[in-house]
Amino acid sequence: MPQRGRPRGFDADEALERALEVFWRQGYEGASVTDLTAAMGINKPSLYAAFGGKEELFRKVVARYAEQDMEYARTAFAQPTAYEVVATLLRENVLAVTRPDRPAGCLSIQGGTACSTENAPVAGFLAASRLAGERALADRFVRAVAEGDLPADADPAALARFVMIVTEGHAIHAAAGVSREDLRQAAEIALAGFAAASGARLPEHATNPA
Amino acid sequence: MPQRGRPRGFDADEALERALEVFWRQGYEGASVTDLTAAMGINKPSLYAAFGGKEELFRKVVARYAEQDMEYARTAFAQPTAYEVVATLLRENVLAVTRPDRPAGCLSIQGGTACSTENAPVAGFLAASRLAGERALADRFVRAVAEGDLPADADPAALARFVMIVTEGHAIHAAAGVSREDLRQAAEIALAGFAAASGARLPEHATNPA
DNA sequence: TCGGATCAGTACCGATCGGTACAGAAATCG
DNA sequence: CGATTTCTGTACCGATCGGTACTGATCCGA
Repeated sequence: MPQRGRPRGFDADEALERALEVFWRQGYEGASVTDLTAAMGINKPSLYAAFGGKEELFRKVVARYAEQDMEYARTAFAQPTAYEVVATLLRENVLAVTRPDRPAGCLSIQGGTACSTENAPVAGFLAASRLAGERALADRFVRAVAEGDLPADADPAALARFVMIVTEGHAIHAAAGVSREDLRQAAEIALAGFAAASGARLPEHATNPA
Repeated sequence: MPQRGRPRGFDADEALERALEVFWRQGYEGASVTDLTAAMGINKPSLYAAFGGKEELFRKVVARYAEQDMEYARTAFAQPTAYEVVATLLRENVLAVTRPDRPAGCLSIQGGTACSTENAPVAGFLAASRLAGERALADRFVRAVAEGDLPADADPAALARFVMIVTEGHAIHAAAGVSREDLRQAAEIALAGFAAASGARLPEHATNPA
């Protein structure tokens, strides 16, 4: 169905992708509208017309990131045991924060942790996004307890928090240039901690990395 | 010994302290010179005269933070065993990132992880500062291996990296408002992971938190 | 008491910020 | 083919950025 008026001269989906990478690499405050429009291949008025503005663009970008780049988390949640959920999550996280075709680290952290008072809503929004992921993981552990996969005295919230803490540290390290292999080793140590602390049932082939 | 010329009308040490908190709360890019001078109680030309400029001020502030707020790390390193080093480090880190009289989190992370290309040296400087701390911890573990406190096949660098990853995650969580008690639980899980992965000799009173 | 040294405060600098106005271009509809 | 709609590009907006010039204030030394 043809739409009236001049057609856009750019692919909004592709432009959003380029914007995502700028925010990921430079953070919300470090990315200027000039940086964004240069990467997106459009002019400022087009950014405003198509995406609403800098902050709205950022929120769209974070939604896209959650939907696409965090797909591995949903895959991990589907594993049959808590141990395998965490093993998959941590290992895939290490891959995700060190992709050669993506900025290093994690947008939901580098997007903004400390901001000016004007931009505090942006940092708050990212923190809420991370917390949502943590709650989803805690919920998965609640189910593991209900299924007898984790012992009754396991603390789903604390375990989920620990796993998220490790993924955040992965992102900080990756953004600082630490290699995938170095992070992989740390992930295995974290998995050992999860196993020890949670009383999780281990798969038969699980090994102690140390 | 009296100095010639008009005496400064402010305490440079106290002003540096105030600047430290602004950078810690808002990050290097989120903190404007106006924010800084307002908190320091001085005018712009005084900031330039006394501290050199925004970036020089930041570097001074980070040095001060490493010397004073990271004192607990040096205390932890002096513990007799690797296990106690890590136990002290993680527990004190939880206290440090949730102090009621300080911003939440850690300046060496919130100061800047992702920046504009102009400010990349600032993020690099912080990353180097964190890496220095990690190397110091790895060196302590090398000594633990040499003393027989850690087994010969323990990997000091990987273990140090894991511990630093956890402290970074602590800072991100704390900055997002997570409570000291919640972080304490996660720290104990991390400690369990360290114990499991490192083959460290445990103190007699060590307990499994789960 | 005056000169010299150093500091504080006000005004100002050029550059860039996030954002918008407006004219012209490119499309569809009747 | 003209009207309408939608988009692009250029120029521009007020505000704030990091930083400096300059004048007057406040000290010490001779």
